[in-house]
Amino acid sequence: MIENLVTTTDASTTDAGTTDSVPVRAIDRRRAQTRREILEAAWELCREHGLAGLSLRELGERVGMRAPSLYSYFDSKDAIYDAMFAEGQRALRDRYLQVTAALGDVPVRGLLRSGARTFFEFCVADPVRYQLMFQRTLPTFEPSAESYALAVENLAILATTLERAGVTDPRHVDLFTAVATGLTDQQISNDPGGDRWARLLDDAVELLCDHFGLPY
Amino acid sequence: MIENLVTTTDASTTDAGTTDSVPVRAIDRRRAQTRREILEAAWELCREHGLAGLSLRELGERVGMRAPSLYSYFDSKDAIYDAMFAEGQRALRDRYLQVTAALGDVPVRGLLRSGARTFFEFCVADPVRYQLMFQRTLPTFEPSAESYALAVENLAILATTLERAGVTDPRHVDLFTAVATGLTDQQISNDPGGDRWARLLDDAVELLCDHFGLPY
DNA sequence: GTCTATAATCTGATAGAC
DNA sequence: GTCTATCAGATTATAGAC
Repeated sequence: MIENLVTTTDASTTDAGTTDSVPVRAIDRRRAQTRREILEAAWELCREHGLAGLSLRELGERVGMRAPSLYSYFDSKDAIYDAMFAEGQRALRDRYLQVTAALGDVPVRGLLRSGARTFFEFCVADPVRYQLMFQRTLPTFEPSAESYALAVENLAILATTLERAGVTDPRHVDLFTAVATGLTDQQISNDPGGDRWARLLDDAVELLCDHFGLPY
Repeated sequence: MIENLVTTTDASTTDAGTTDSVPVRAIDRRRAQTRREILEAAWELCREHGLAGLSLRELGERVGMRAPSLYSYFDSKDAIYDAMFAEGQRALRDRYLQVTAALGDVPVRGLLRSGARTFFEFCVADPVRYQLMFQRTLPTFEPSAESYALAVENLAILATTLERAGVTDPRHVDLFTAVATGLTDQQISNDPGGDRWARLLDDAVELLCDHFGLPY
Protein backbone atom coordinates (compact mmCIF):
# COMPACT_ATOMS: atom_id res chain seq x y z
CA MET A 1 0.00 0.00 0.00
CA ILE A 2 1.21 3.51 -0.86
CA GLU A 3 3.95 2.10 -3.05
CA ASN A 4 5.86 5.22 -3.96
CA LEU A 5 6.38 6.55 -0.48
CA VAL A 6 10.11 7.01 -0.58
CA THR A 7 10.96 8.18 2.95
CA THR A 8 14.42 9.32 1.86
CA THR A 9 14.91 12.71 3.41
CA ASP A 10 18.62 12.62 2.70
CA ALA A 11 19.46 9.80 0.28
CA SER A 12 18.37 11.52 -2.91
CA THR A 13 19.35 14.80 -4.56
CA THR A 14 22.95 13.54 -4.84
CA ASP A 15 22.70 11.29 -7.89
CA ALA A 16 23.93 13.75 -10.51
CA GLY A 17 27.16 11.90 -11.37
CA THR A 18 27.17 10.18 -14.77
CA THR A 19 30.25 7.92 -14.59
CA ASP A 20 29.84 4.94 -12.30
CA SER A 21 26.34 6.19 -11.70
CA VAL A 22 24.68 2.80 -12.12
CA PRO A 23 26.34 0.95 -9.20
CA VAL A 24 26.15 4.02 -7.00
CA ARG A 25 22.46 4.33 -7.58
CA ALA A 26 22.02 0.64 -6.95
CA ILE A 27 23.69 1.07 -3.59
CA ASP A 28 21.48 4.05 -2.82
CA ARG A 29 18.45 1.98 -3.69
CA ARG A 30 19.60 -0.78 -1.39
CA ARG A 31 20.18 1.70 1.37
CA ALA A 32 16.77 3.26 0.93
CA GLN A 33 15.24 -0.20 0.94
CA THR A 34 16.92 -1.05 4.24
CA ARG A 35 15.72 2.23 5.71
CA ARG A 36 12.20 1.31 4.68
CA GLU A 37 12.54 -2.08 6.32
CA ILE A 38 13.78 -0.49 9.53
CA LEU A 39 10.89 1.94 9.60
CA GLU A 40 8.38 -0.78 8.88
CA ALA A 41 9.75 -2.80 11.80
CA ALA A 42 9.69 0.31 13.98
CA TRP A 43 6.00 0.79 13.26
CA GLU A 44 5.35 -2.82 14.17
CA LEU A 45 7.20 -2.54 17.47
CA CYS A 46 5.46 0.70 18.37
CA ARG A 47 2.10 -0.94 17.75
CA GLU A 48 3.16 -3.79 20.05
CA HIS A 49 4.79 -1.86 22.90
CA GLY A 50 3.51 1.65 22.54
CA LEU A 51 5.20 4.61 20.93
CA ALA A 52 7.58 5.17 23.82
CA GLY A 53 8.34 1.45 24.09
CA LEU A 54 10.53 1.37 21.01
CA SER A 55 14.00 -0.05 21.75
CA LEU A 56 16.92 -0.01 19.34
CA ARG A 57 18.08 -3.47 20.39
CA GLU A 58 14.74 -4.99 19.60
CA LEU A 59 14.46 -2.96 16.43
CA GLY A 60 17.83 -4.19 15.23
CA GLU A 61 16.93 -7.75 16.07
CA ARG A 62 13.69 -7.42 14.12
CA VAL A 63 15.52 -6.43 10.95
CA GLY A 64 18.40 -8.87 11.44
CA MET A 65 21.15 -6.60 12.66
CA ARG A 66 22.67 -5.38 15.90
CA ALA A 67 21.51 -2.16 17.44
CA PRO A 68 24.67 -0.16 16.65
CA SER A 69 24.31 -0.95 12.96
CA LEU A 70 21.11 1.07 12.90
CA TYR A 71 23.28 4.15 13.29
CA SER A 72 24.47 3.61 9.72
CA TYR A 73 20.92 4.42 8.66
CA PHE A 74 19.69 6.88 11.25
CA ASP A 75 21.59 9.35 13.38
CA SER A 76 19.63 8.68 16.53
CA LYS A 77 16.46 7.19 17.92
CA ASP A 78 14.68 10.49 17.56
CA ALA A 79 15.75 10.55 13.91
CA ILE A 80 13.78 7.33 13.50
CA TYR A 81 10.74 8.90 15.11
CA ASP A 82 11.22 11.86 12.81
CA ALA A 83 11.28 9.65 9.72
CA MET A 84 8.14 7.91 10.95
CA PHE A 85 6.48 11.26 11.53
CA ALA A 86 7.39 12.39 8.02
CA GLU A 87 6.21 9.09 6.55
CA GLY A 88 2.88 9.55 8.28
CA GLN A 89 2.49 13.08 6.98
CA ARG A 90 3.34 11.97 3.44
CA ALA A 91 0.86 9.12 3.67
CA LEU A 92 -1.86 11.50 4.80
CA ARG A 93 -1.02 13.93 2.02
CA ASP A 94 -1.16 11.17 -0.58
CA ARG A 95 -4.51 10.06 0.77
CA TYR A 96 -5.86 13.60 0.65
CA LEU A 97 -4.68 14.22 -2.90
CA GLN A 98 -5.91 10.86 -4.07
CA VAL A 99 -9.38 11.50 -2.67
CA THR A 100 -9.72 15.08 -3.86
CA ALA A 101 -8.49 14.06 -7.32
CA ALA A 102 -11.08 11.28 -7.53
CA LEU A 103 -13.84 13.73 -6.72
CA GLY A 104 -14.15 16.09 -9.65
CA ASP A 105 -17.14 18.39 -9.35
CA VAL A 106 -18.72 16.78 -6.32
CA PRO A 107 -21.13 19.01 -4.37
CA VAL A 108 -19.47 20.93 -1.56
CA ARG A 109 -21.07 18.90 1.19
CA GLY A 110 -19.80 15.70 -0.37
CA LEU A 111 -16.35 17.24 -0.46
CA LEU A 112 -16.41 17.92 3.26
CA ARG A 113 -17.95 14.57 4.01
CA SER A 114 -15.22 12.65 2.26
CA GLY A 115 -12.54 14.96 3.60
CA ALA A 116 -13.63 14.29 7.16
CA ARG A 117 -13.96 10.58 6.51
CA THR A 118 -10.52 10.42 4.92
CA PHE A 119 -8.94 11.96 7.99
CA PHE A 120 -11.01 9.84 10.36
CA GLU A 121 -10.19 6.54 8.68
CA PHE A 122 -6.54 7.42 8.28
CA CYS A 123 -6.24 8.06 12.02
CA VAL A 124 -8.33 5.15 13.22
CA ALA A 125 -6.41 2.76 10.99
CA ASP A 126 -3.26 3.30 13.05
CA PRO A 127 -3.66 4.83 16.51
CA VAL A 128 0.07 4.83 17.18
CA ARG A 129 0.64 6.84 14.03
CA TYR A 130 -2.11 9.19 15.14
CA GLN A 131 -0.41 9.57 18.49
CA LEU A 132 2.94 10.35 16.89
CA MET A 133 1.53 12.80 14.37
CA PHE A 134 -1.04 14.69 16.36
CA GLN A 135 -0.45 14.29 20.07
CA ARG A 136 2.46 15.56 22.12
CA THR A 137 3.33 12.42 24.01
CA LEU A 138 7.05 11.81 23.43
CA PRO A 139 8.83 14.35 25.64
CA THR A 140 12.16 14.29 23.82
CA PHE A 141 10.91 14.13 20.23
CA GLU A 142 10.25 17.22 18.21
CA PRO A 143 9.79 17.04 14.44
CA SER A 144 12.57 18.44 12.30
CA ALA A 145 11.96 21.48 10.14
CA GLU A 146 11.52 19.30 7.05
CA SER A 147 9.01 17.03 8.73
CA TYR A 148 7.17 19.92 10.26
CA ALA A 149 6.88 21.47 6.81
CA LEU A 150 5.01 18.37 5.67
CA ALA A 151 2.56 18.84 8.52
CA VAL A 152 2.07 22.45 7.52
CA GLU A 153 1.50 21.37 3.94
CA ASN A 154 -1.24 19.02 5.06
CA LEU A 155 -2.92 21.77 7.02
CA ALA A 156 -2.78 23.88 3.87
CA ILE A 157 -4.41 21.11 1.85
CA LEU A 158 -7.15 20.89 4.45
CA ALA A 159 -7.64 24.64 4.44
CA THR A 160 -7.84 24.66 0.65
CA THR A 161 -10.44 21.92 0.65
CA LEU A 162 -12.54 23.77 3.19
CA GLU A 163 -12.20 26.96 1.18
CA ARG A 164 -13.22 25.13 -2.00
CA ALA A 165 -16.31 24.07 -0.11
CA GLY A 166 -17.04 27.65 0.86
CA VAL A 167 -15.85 27.49 4.47
CA THR A 168 -13.80 30.66 4.91
CA ASP A 169 -14.56 31.88 8.43
CA PRO A 170 -11.56 30.81 10.57
CA ARG A 171 -13.92 29.97 13.39
CA HIS A 172 -15.76 27.59 11.11
CA VAL A 173 -12.50 25.99 10.05
CA ASP A 174 -11.51 25.47 13.67
CA LEU A 175 -14.90 24.08 14.57
CA PHE A 176 -14.74 21.65 11.67
CA THR A 177 -11.32 20.34 12.68
CA ALA A 178 -12.38 20.08 16.30
CA VAL A 179 -15.42 17.99 15.47
CA ALA A 180 -13.42 15.74 13.16
CA THR A 181 -10.68 15.14 15.72
CA GLY A 182 -13.24 14.73 18.51
CA LEU A 183 -15.05 11.93 16.71
CA THR A 184 -11.69 10.40 15.82
CA ASP A 185 -10.36 10.60 19.32
CA GLN A 186 -13.45 9.10 20.90
CA GLN A 187 -13.47 6.28 18.38
CA ILE A 188 -9.84 5.43 19.09
CA SER A 189 -10.01 5.83 22.85
CA ASN A 190 -13.42 4.41 23.70
CA ASP A 191 -14.40 2.01 20.96
CA PRO A 192 -11.26 0.67 19.28
CA GLY A 193 -12.12 -1.65 16.45
CA GLY A 194 -15.77 -0.57 16.51
CA ASP A 195 -17.76 2.08 14.66
CA ARG A 196 -19.66 3.83 17.42
CA TRP A 197 -18.40 7.29 16.46
CA ALA A 198 -17.73 6.48 12.83
CA ARG A 199 -21.48 6.18 12.37
CA LEU A 200 -21.92 9.76 13.54
CA LEU A 201 -19.49 11.25 11.07
CA ASP A 202 -21.87 12.05 8.21
CA ASP A 203 -24.50 13.50 10.52
CA ALA A 204 -21.91 15.69 12.19
CA VAL A 205 -20.64 17.04 8.88
CA GLU A 206 -24.19 17.70 7.73
CA LEU A 207 -24.89 19.55 10.95
CA LEU A 208 -21.83 21.71 10.47
CA CYS A 209 -22.71 22.41 6.83
CA ASP A 210 -26.14 23.61 7.91
CA HIS A 211 -24.51 25.81 10.51
CA PHE A 212 -22.09 27.21 7.94
CA GLY A 213 -24.97 27.91 5.56
CA LEU A 214 -23.49 25.82 2.77
CA PRO A 215 -25.59 24.78 -0.24
CA TYR A 216 -26.39 21.13 -0.76
CA MET B 1 -7.62 23.45 46.38
CA ILE B 2 -9.94 20.48 46.82
CA GLU B 3 -9.00 20.17 50.45
CA ASN B 4 -10.76 16.97 51.39
CA LEU B 5 -9.38 14.83 48.63
CA VAL B 6 -7.94 12.06 50.70
CA THR B 7 -6.40 9.73 48.13
CA THR B 8 -6.19 6.87 50.61
CA THR B 9 -7.32 3.79 48.75
CA ASP B 10 -5.94 1.54 51.48
CA ALA B 11 -5.00 3.54 54.58
CA SER B 12 -8.48 3.86 56.03
CA THR B 13 -11.09 1.25 57.09
CA THR B 14 -8.66 -0.14 59.71
CA ASP B 15 -9.06 2.38 62.55
CA ALA B 16 -11.57 0.46 64.67
CA GLY B 17 -9.28 -0.09 67.68
CA THR B 18 -10.24 1.93 70.77
CA THR B 19 -7.17 1.56 72.98
CA ASP B 20 -4.18 3.53 71.74
CA SER B 21 -6.41 4.76 68.96
CA VAL B 22 -5.29 8.36 69.14
CA PRO B 23 -1.60 7.88 68.31
CA VAL B 24 -2.48 5.25 65.70
CA ARG B 25 -4.75 7.67 63.93
CA ALA B 26 -2.11 10.35 64.17
CA ILE B 27 0.31 8.02 62.44
CA ASP B 28 -2.26 7.27 59.76
CA ARG B 29 -2.75 10.95 59.22
CA ARG B 30 0.97 11.44 58.88
CA ARG B 31 1.14 8.59 56.43
CA ALA B 32 -1.68 9.97 54.34
CA GLN B 33 -0.02 13.36 54.37
CA THR B 34 3.23 11.88 53.07
CA ARG B 35 1.32 10.05 50.36
CA ARG B 36 -0.22 13.33 49.33
CA GLU B 37 3.20 14.97 49.19
CA ILE B 38 4.54 12.16 47.03
CA LEU B 39 1.64 12.44 44.63
CA GLU B 40 1.97 16.20 44.43
CA ALA B 41 5.64 15.83 43.56
CA ALA B 42 4.76 13.13 41.01
CA TRP B 43 2.37 15.52 39.27
CA GLU B 44 5.07 18.16 39.17
CA LEU B 45 7.61 15.81 37.68
CA CYS B 46 5.17 14.53 35.08
CA ARG B 47 4.42 18.09 34.04
CA GLU B 48 8.16 18.67 33.68
CA HIS B 49 9.25 15.48 31.92
CA GLY B 50 6.07 14.05 30.49
CA LEU B 51 3.89 11.33 31.92
CA ALA B 52 6.26 8.54 30.94
CA GLY B 53 9.26 10.49 32.19
CA LEU B 54 8.51 9.92 35.85
CA SER B 55 11.41 8.30 37.70
CA LEU B 56 11.27 6.98 41.24
CA ARG B 57 14.76 8.21 42.08
CA GLU B 58 13.89 11.74 41.10
CA LEU B 59 10.54 11.48 42.82
CA GLY B 60 12.17 10.35 46.05
CA GLU B 61 14.68 13.16 45.84
CA ARG B 62 11.87 15.66 45.34
CA VAL B 63 10.17 14.64 48.57
CA GLY B 64 13.39 14.22 50.55
CA MET B 65 13.81 10.48 50.62
CA ARG B 66 15.55 7.71 48.71
CA ALA B 67 13.73 5.85 45.99
CA PRO B 68 13.33 2.57 47.93
CA SER B 69 11.53 4.40 50.73
CA LEU B 70 8.72 5.19 48.34
CA TYR B 71 7.83 1.51 48.47
CA SER B 72 6.65 2.06 52.04
CA TYR B 73 3.89 4.21 50.56
CA PHE B 74 3.18 2.67 47.18
CA ASP B 75 3.57 -0.91 46.00
CA SER B 76 5.00 0.01 42.62
CA LYS B 77 5.41 2.77 40.11
CA ASP B 78 2.14 1.84 38.45
CA ALA B 79 0.46 2.09 41.85
CA ILE B 80 1.54 5.72 41.87
CA TYR B 81 0.05 6.27 38.44
CA ASP B 82 -3.09 4.57 39.67
CA ALA B 83 -3.37 6.89 42.67
CA MET B 84 -2.86 9.86 40.35
CA PHE B 85 -5.55 8.56 38.02
CA ALA B 86 -7.96 8.14 40.94
CA GLU B 87 -7.10 11.58 42.25
CA GLY B 88 -7.88 13.06 38.85
CA GLN B 89 -11.21 11.29 38.64
CA ARG B 90 -12.15 12.44 42.14
CA ALA B 91 -11.19 16.00 41.29
CA LEU B 92 -13.36 15.91 38.18
CA ARG B 93 -16.27 14.44 40.11
CA ASP B 94 -15.97 17.15 42.76
CA ARG B 95 -15.92 19.79 40.06
CA TYR B 96 -18.99 18.31 38.38
CA LEU B 97 -20.96 18.08 41.61
CA GLN B 98 -19.93 21.53 42.69
CA VAL B 99 -21.08 23.05 39.40
CA THR B 100 -24.35 21.16 39.13
CA ALA B 101 -25.14 22.01 42.75
CA ALA B 102 -24.57 25.70 42.16
CA LEU B 103 -26.97 25.67 39.23
CA GLY B 104 -30.44 25.10 40.62
CA ASP B 105 -33.14 25.45 37.99
CA VAL B 106 -30.97 26.76 35.21
CA PRO B 107 -32.40 26.32 31.70
CA VAL B 108 -31.31 23.11 30.00
CA ARG B 109 -29.02 24.82 27.53
CA GLY B 110 -27.24 26.57 30.34
CA LEU B 111 -26.78 23.22 32.02
CA LEU B 112 -25.09 21.77 28.96
CA ARG B 113 -23.05 24.90 28.43
CA SER B 114 -21.59 24.84 31.89
CA GLY B 115 -21.15 21.07 31.81
CA ALA B 116 -19.08 21.29 28.66
CA ARG B 117 -17.10 24.22 29.98
CA THR B 118 -16.42 22.46 33.25
CA PHE B 119 -14.95 19.48 31.43
CA PHE B 120 -13.04 21.67 29.00
CA GLU B 121 -11.44 23.83 31.66
CA PHE B 122 -10.64 20.88 33.86
CA CYS B 123 -8.74 19.20 31.03
CA VAL B 124 -6.99 22.27 29.67
CA ALA B 125 -5.84 23.22 33.17
CA ASP B 126 -3.59 20.14 33.31
CA PRO B 127 -2.78 18.41 30.01
CA VAL B 128 -0.74 15.70 31.70
CA ARG B 129 -3.69 14.81 33.89
CA TYR B 130 -5.86 14.76 30.78
CA GLN B 131 -3.40 12.42 29.12
CA LEU B 132 -3.38 10.07 32.10
CA MET B 133 -7.14 10.06 32.55
CA PHE B 134 -8.41 9.95 28.99
CA GLN B 135 -5.71 8.81 26.62
CA ARG B 136 -4.09 5.40 26.44
CA THR B 137 -0.47 6.42 26.34
CA LEU B 138 1.26 4.47 29.12
CA PRO B 139 1.54 0.92 27.79
CA THR B 140 2.06 -0.79 31.16
CA PHE B 141 -0.44 1.16 33.20
CA GLU B 142 -4.04 0.09 33.53
CA PRO B 143 -6.29 1.57 36.19
CA SER B 144 -7.26 -0.68 39.08
CA ALA B 145 -10.86 -1.74 39.56
CA GLU B 146 -11.39 0.92 42.23
CA SER B 147 -9.97 3.67 40.07
CA TYR B 148 -11.86 2.54 37.04
CA ALA B 149 -15.05 2.63 39.07
CA LEU B 150 -14.44 6.33 39.68
CA ALA B 151 -14.19 6.88 35.94
CA VAL B 152 -17.44 5.01 35.43
CA GLU B 153 -19.05 7.14 38.11
CA ASN B 154 -18.02 10.28 36.28
CA LEU B 155 -19.47 8.99 33.05
CA ALA B 156 -22.69 8.34 34.94
CA ILE B 157 -22.74 11.89 36.25
CA LEU B 158 -22.27 13.15 32.72
CA ALA B 159 -25.04 10.91 31.42
CA THR B 160 -27.36 12.10 34.17
CA THR B 161 -26.67 15.72 33.38
CA LEU B 162 -27.36 15.17 29.70
CA GLU B 163 -30.55 13.32 30.56
CA ARG B 164 -31.64 16.13 32.87
CA ALA B 165 -31.17 18.43 29.90
CA GLY B 166 -33.33 16.21 27.74
CA VAL B 167 -30.59 14.51 25.74
CA THR B 168 -31.56 10.85 25.74
CA ASP B 169 -30.66 9.55 22.28
CA PRO B 170 -27.35 7.66 22.72
CA ARG B 171 -26.17 9.06 19.41
CA HIS B 172 -26.72 12.55 20.71
CA VAL B 173 -24.81 11.74 23.89
CA ASP B 174 -21.89 10.42 21.85
CA LEU B 175 -21.93 13.42 19.56
CA PHE B 176 -21.90 15.77 22.53
CA THR B 177 -18.92 14.08 24.14
CA ALA B 178 -17.09 13.97 20.82
CA VAL B 179 -17.51 17.70 20.26
CA ALA B 180 -16.46 18.51 23.81
CA THR B 181 -13.33 16.36 23.63
CA GLY B 182 -12.55 17.60 20.13
CA LEU B 183 -12.51 21.23 21.21
CA THR B 184 -10.52 20.26 24.28
CA ASP B 185 -8.01 18.24 22.35
CA GLN B 186 -7.44 20.92 19.74
CA GLN B 187 -7.01 23.57 22.44
CA ILE B 188 -4.42 21.50 24.27
CA SER B 189 -2.54 20.31 21.18
CA ASN B 190 -2.60 23.34 18.93
CA ASP B 191 -3.02 26.40 21.11
CA PRO B 192 -1.73 25.65 24.59
CA GLY B 193 -2.21 28.61 26.86
CA GLY B 194 -4.51 30.31 24.38
CA ASP B 195 -8.27 30.37 23.88
CA ARG B 196 -8.69 29.70 20.18
CA TRP B 197 -11.01 26.74 20.70
CA ALA B 198 -12.31 27.85 24.09
CA ARG B 199 -14.03 30.71 22.30
CA LEU B 200 -15.96 28.23 20.15
CA LEU B 201 -17.33 26.25 23.05
CA ASP B 202 -20.61 28.09 23.61
CA ASP B 203 -21.40 28.25 19.90
CA ALA B 204 -20.75 24.55 19.56
CA VAL B 205 -23.05 23.68 22.44
CA GLU B 206 -25.74 25.94 21.05
CA LEU B 207 -25.42 24.27 17.67
CA LEU B 208 -25.81 20.86 19.25
CA CYS B 209 -28.80 21.97 21.30
CA ASP B 210 -30.49 23.18 18.12
CA HIS B 211 -29.75 19.86 16.51
CA PHE B 212 -31.13 17.97 19.48
CA GLY B 213 -34.26 20.07 19.41
CA LEU B 214 -33.83 21.30 22.98
CA PRO B 215 -35.83 24.25 24.31
CA TYR B 216 -34.05 27.44 25.27
C1' DG C 1 28.45 -1.63 6.85
C1' DT C 2 28.46 -4.72 10.28
C1' DC C 3 30.33 -6.45 14.04
C1' DT C 4 31.99 -6.88 19.25
C1' DA C 5 32.88 -4.56 23.23
C1' DT C 6 31.85 -1.22 26.16
C1' DA C 7 31.00 3.31 27.90
C1' DA C 8 28.00 5.76 30.80
C1' DT C 9 23.83 5.96 32.68
C1' DC C 10 19.43 5.02 33.64
C1' DT C 11 15.55 1.98 35.27
C1' DG C 12 12.23 -0.44 38.91
C1' DA C 13 12.61 -3.26 42.55
C1' DT C 14 14.52 -6.07 46.62
C1' DA C 15 17.41 -7.49 50.89
C1' DG C 16 18.62 -6.57 55.09
C1' DA C 17 20.90 -3.52 58.64
C1' DC C 18 19.42 -0.18 61.89
C1' DG D 1 10.28 3.67 57.92
C1' DT D 2 14.42 4.86 56.13
C1' DC D 3 18.63 3.80 54.83
C1' DT D 4 22.74 1.58 51.92
C1' DA D 5 23.94 -1.67 48.78
C1' DT D 6 22.77 -4.08 45.09
C1' DC D 7 20.27 -6.91 41.76
C1' DA D 8 19.33 -7.52 37.18
C1' DG D 9 18.74 -5.64 33.93
C1' DA D 10 17.45 -1.82 30.49
C1' DT D 11 18.73 2.22 27.65
C1' DT D 12 21.21 5.16 23.75
C1' DA D 13 25.34 5.81 21.82
C1' DT D 14 30.39 5.38 20.57
C1' DA D 15 35.10 3.22 19.44
C1' DG D 16 37.48 0.54 16.71
C1' DA D 17 38.49 -4.08 14.49
C1' DC D 18 37.43 -6.30 10.19
